[in-house]
Amino acid sequence: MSLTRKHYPFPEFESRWQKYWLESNAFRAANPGDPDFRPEANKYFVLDMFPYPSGDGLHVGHVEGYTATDILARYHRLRGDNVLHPMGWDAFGLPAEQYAIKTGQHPRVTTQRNIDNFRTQLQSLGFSYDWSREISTTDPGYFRWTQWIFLQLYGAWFNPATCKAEPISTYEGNDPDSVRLAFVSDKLVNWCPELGTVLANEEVVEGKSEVGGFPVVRRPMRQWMLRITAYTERLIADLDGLDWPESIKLLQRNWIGRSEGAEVRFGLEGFDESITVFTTRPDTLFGATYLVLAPEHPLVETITAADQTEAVTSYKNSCSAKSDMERTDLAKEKTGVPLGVSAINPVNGEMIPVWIADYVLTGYGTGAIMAVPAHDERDHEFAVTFSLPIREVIRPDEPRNEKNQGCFSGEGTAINSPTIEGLRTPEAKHKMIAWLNEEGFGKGAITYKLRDWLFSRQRYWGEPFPIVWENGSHRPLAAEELPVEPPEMDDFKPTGTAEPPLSKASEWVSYSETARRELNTMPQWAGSCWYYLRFCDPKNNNRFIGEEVEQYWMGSNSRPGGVDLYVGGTEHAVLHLLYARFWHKVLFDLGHLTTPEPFQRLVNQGMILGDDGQKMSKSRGNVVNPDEVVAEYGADALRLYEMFMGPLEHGKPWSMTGVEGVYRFLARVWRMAMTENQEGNWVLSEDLTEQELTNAQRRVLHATIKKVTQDIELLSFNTAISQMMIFTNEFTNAKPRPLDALRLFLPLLSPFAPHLVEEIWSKLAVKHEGFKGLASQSAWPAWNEEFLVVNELTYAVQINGKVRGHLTVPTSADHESVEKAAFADASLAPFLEGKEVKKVIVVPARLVNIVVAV
RNA sequence: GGCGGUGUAGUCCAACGGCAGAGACAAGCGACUUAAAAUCGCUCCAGUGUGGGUUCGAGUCCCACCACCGCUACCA
Repeated sequence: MSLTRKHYPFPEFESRWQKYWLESNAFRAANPGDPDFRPEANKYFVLDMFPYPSGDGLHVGHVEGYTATDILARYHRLRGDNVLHPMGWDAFGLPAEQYAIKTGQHPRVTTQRNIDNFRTQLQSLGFSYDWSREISTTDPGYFRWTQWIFLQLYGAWFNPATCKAEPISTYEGNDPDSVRLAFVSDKLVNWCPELGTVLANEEVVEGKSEVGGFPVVRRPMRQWMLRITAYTERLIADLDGLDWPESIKLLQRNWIGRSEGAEVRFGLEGFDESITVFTTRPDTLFGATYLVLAPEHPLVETITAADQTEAVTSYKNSCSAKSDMERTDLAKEKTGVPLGVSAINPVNGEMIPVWIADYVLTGYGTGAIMAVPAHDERDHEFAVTFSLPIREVIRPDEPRNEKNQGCFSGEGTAINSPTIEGLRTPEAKHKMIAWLNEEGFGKGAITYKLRDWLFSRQRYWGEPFPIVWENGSHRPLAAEELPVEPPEMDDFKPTGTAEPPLSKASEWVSYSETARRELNTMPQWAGSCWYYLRFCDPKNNNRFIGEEVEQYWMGSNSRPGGVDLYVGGTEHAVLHLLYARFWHKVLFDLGHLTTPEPFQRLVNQGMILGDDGQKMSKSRGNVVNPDEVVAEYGADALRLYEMFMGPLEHGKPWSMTGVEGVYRFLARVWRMAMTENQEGNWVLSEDLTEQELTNAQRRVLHATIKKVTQDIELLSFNTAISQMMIFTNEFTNAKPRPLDALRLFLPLLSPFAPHLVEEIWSKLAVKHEGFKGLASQSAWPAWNEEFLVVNELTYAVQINGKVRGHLTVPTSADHESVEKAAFADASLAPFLEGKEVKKVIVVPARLVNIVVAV
């Protein structure tokens, strides 16, 4: 639609108010110790997932989440709370560096430009951030503390006795480097040749890099790791106390992937060594007909029979040459090679063959399994491929049918298993584990899918490690030496080898005559692991966060989480949220924080789709640019539309005509207060007067206050807006219009459409009482239940669940009189004639249901 | 394949287990206007993806299936 004339003059006032709010520090949050700090006020910390400032600029998806939190922030301010609502930039990372390499510009330059663009865009939407707290992860004053936190991890270990992190000084063993929470490992890592860097498991999607989609291969490299696996139990257990969507909790639990089972030791014929396998089904031990090792299993070298060496070596080579992607592609067909050696099943002394196969993963469990082809689908497939024996040891509860034919992996009753014959699966497991313990062949065990966090990258645009190497060993820099800034470099391209680009800055590399700096940098996740803490105290040069400030903003009477509300997309459900929880717990254990969890309440906004119902993408050409919507309809209309589209958590398609709808609503609100004079100027409406509201008006007004208040708390913005539309429909045509209605209504609308309300508020203030100061600093109104009461209620009268009539009774009528009135209703007589009444149900204020015999 | 979410008028979406409709979009009619736009008013439209079950009563709870979306993928 092209607008010859705007329905209300938003271009004239939106940017004016944005400027005014900014210059008057209208949304500044006071810290304890500040002169204007109000100790009696409740704190409310409402946080957005800060954006990666990409060159594409702000997306309508950002606007959705940011509007939701802005509504909450503004609402809580009107309720008198001390609201912390900050914004910053997650600005280190691969895309900036790749763009820099492509264009030949330094990433600092492009990053700064993108940040400036994002800030302008956010400010043009009227978000009430406290901009004095703006932070960027690339700022040395910020990453100094990211490095400091790394030193905390480096200087700590997880004490299994206390089940928490402690300073490494409390460790009494002789190899502290083997227990640090930040440690060096030479294990297999995900190496992406195209990006020239290693990646965390979480950054590898279907065998390809999450960024760019390039193939990833596994190779051994010396890397920094963080011991997140020490926290698996607490990361699972502490989810219980959080107000997070169950689906996100489940995602995290599944990602951590706790499995209870047993480790079982199989002896090897002709060797002193034995093979330990992990199984979740020790009750199927009698059904194990072969063992499988991961191709990379260290025992393979030792135990392979001479006549199999060639086949085994060639199989191993073919596996390591395959990228993860190829391994996944070939998943349909099982491959493997026998080692020519037999293992001894401890339960019955049976000799079973040992194989290697790439369907067994080296990083999970013990890297070895006992195969029970009758009761595991993968083992079954493998056994069929290689004609290995299949022996049933579980009888399903239901007879065999199409569904559980071939391979039954459920629970049932143990058969063909002398020591546990006839036992149900849970008891059978239990008894088998007890037996393994007694005989020394194994024990109960728990494993997790979660691996330690690969924490180093071969990139330029990231935080350098505060570590130097001397005589082949690492040592930390002193806290006073931070920040370690990356060197100025013109050529920061990947070297094409495993050598990081920082190796090219030879001066920077040499720390002293004998010491070299660590050349890797931290992954992008590092900066976002703790930014919510820095927002509390962004300029503190002595600590990553001041103690008193931390206790105030992150403290929470008896709840585990500090941040009151955290809103962002589901894409961070496992990675960012798990990493941040981990760091938080370490800092908590070390006494730096007061709560064990960072985020008390989490809400994931749904994805906004294009108007074709598809995901927005440049190639589909269905991307909506927020700047264009703001230009045409204004910031308030964009904000309101995104909140009106549907429930915050749901995905929903964009509709430009829908924007027009809310835009027209805002114009109606404008015209409640303003009218156009003959010269075509907007002036205050003469219809506004000081007068009592009618009962009906008062009822609508208070119903609106109630509904909007409750819906904001529930984040049900779409229904809150619909109630405000009802209010507007009621009052637009009222002549004269009572000013009291606007006094109470405008604050309700102000979190949603702050510019419009601020403008009307200031216009009204010129002539009328009760519109002092800024609308965004006024007070949230309260509703009065008394005004909601009506004199009469209409009941639906049902006979056997079918509506047969209606009944109007005084509100004060009790059950009995309602029931009586229903039977007195002549129009129901035909339905009741000669029938026996069996039951009468009266639902207060709703209906009467008369149940009669048929 | 596994897990999670969602299916309600032409469309987006509302409905503590209680009369399927709050709001909006689109469509149509009317008022205003020389006319149009804008504005205002009115009207139209579904029995809730399918099949069972629980209940006095089911869009809502339970079971099975179907469709779409998201996440995940040999984790023993």
